[in-house]
Amino acid sequence: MSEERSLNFLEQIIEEDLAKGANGGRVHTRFPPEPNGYLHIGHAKSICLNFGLAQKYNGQTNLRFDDTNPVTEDTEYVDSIKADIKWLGFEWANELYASDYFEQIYNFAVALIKKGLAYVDDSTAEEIAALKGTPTEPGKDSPYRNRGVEENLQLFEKMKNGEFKDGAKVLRAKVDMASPNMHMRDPIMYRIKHAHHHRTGDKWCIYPMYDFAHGQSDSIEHITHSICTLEFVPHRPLYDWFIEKLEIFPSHQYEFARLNLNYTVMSKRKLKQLVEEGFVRGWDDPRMPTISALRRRGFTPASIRTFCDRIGIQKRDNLIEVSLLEYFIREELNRTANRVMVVTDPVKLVITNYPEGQVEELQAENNPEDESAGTRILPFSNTLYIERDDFMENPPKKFFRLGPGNMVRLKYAYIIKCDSFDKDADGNITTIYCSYLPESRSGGDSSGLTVKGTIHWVSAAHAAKAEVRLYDRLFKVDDPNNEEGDFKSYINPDSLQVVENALIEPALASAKPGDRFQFLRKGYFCVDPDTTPEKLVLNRTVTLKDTWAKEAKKG
RNA sequence: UGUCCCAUAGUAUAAUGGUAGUACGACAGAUUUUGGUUCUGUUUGUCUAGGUUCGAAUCCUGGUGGGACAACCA
Repeated sequence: MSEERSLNFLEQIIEEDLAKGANGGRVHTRFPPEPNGYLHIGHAKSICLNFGLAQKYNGQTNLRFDDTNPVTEDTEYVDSIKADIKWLGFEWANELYASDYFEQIYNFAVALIKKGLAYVDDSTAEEIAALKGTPTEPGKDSPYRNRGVEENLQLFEKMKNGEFKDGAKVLRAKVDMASPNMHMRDPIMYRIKHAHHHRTGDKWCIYPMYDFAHGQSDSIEHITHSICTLEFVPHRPLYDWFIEKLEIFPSHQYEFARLNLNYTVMSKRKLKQLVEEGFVRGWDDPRMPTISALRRRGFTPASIRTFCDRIGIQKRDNLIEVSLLEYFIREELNRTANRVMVVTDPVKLVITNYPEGQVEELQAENNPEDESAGTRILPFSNTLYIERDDFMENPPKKFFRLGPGNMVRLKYAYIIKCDSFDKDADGNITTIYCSYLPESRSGGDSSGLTVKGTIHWVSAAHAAKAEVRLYDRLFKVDDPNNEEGDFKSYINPDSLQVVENALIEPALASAKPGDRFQFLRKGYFCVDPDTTPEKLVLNRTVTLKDTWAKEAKKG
């Protein structure tokens, strides 16, 4: 904890401000989501940043919904966003909405009209676009640009009163149609939308644009450090222009690079397509990068916070490897998750010299990393199931598991030796016959033998069943955003593999949704909310590191 | 043929004019009743050309490369 960490560029700015005595030593940030979709891990980076900065400097963070577009927004999203932020472990100082300020923002608009800095434009969207110019050519003034103040005031009032149809008129700032910055070419401040708003209902039929609401909302809340992502850099001059002309509290905007993770997509638009076109089962499908999906998959708030902390804050574009996220969840779950034995692809194993019908109750430690986790009872008998790939008929030299004549230890139990096996007509192994060494029992081994491999197992008569959902990366390629053509053509068709009837040891059968386990030698798993009293469902959060899989791949 | 932002190992991130370091990954080894964990070691980097300076990843200039900006979206 006392680890020496250098400051990121935002912390440096804040510390300079604090040293100067700016804002009376106050630090106030905000997290400003639009309630039109679910939060994803990119938002988590922003949440950890905004709330983390305030915590570090004894400040506060507002949660402010940027709800200026009634046609795309909904309270469903408001609720999920709040739940996700709380789950991540943060508390906001105030729950606010840009729509709380509609009256005040309207008055700001009137003030600008009176100063001759805003005008009502009757042009169509197409006409405005045509005069806008391009990044390399200046725009041209609208024919309505020089309307008188009185006329503008009256027209704007009529817009507000619902006297015009959607799209008939807009209110624009009078800045500079020749500016090299497109955002300064008389940006639209207000548009007409006869639409029901999730909070203000039908009170308004004109709504401010993001550019005329966001900065002013920050200013109204006296936000000291308004932190957003890089794509808003060119908006900053406009943000500052409005604050200057309105003579209101000067919030300052600072921009950082958004998070990109490999093997996934992060834009709300693309995630929405995956949901709506059925490529995943919903916003919280554990293959999605949304917060709700990561939660369902079994990631912990701490692992996500640590990840966000360690990826750093910078202004350069980045594509972070998921293996880093996986490292942090493994690191936590290795310390905290109880071990259990589960066989997902079973093959029968009979111990021929173990008495038929005899059952031994073995002691198994729950977590070798945490003695306080205690032990549990594990039933052992002469008929077991082991993992199909723990046996090879013709094993290569480095294979430490079971094969004809080979010995392995059954975890927590005995050393066994493979004597023979049966195959069906297709050549699949159906039963493996072994003999055990009675003196090799775990905890009291006097056999003097050491074996290279230890495998997991379940007792056939005692095993229960569960559905196990194995997840892999959603995309086949590193960076689906930078591939030719439709990003959806790079979806990994094997990203979900459902094992309907995995065999689980009895102790796992009573697990409850949200419980996390390590399946010995397999990975970390979390009980899914689809679980019913009749059916246990588990999601694989992440595999264990598997050096054998790597070795096997080498051939 | 505009404006703005950015450039350090495979990835990410430090070094704030003075020894280029850390994490993840990869590779090799030790330990191990999880081919897990843990431990040890190895590998790989300042985009480029000039300039300033005793000294440049850092400051300046030019180039190169990447990104953003032309929704009545945010």
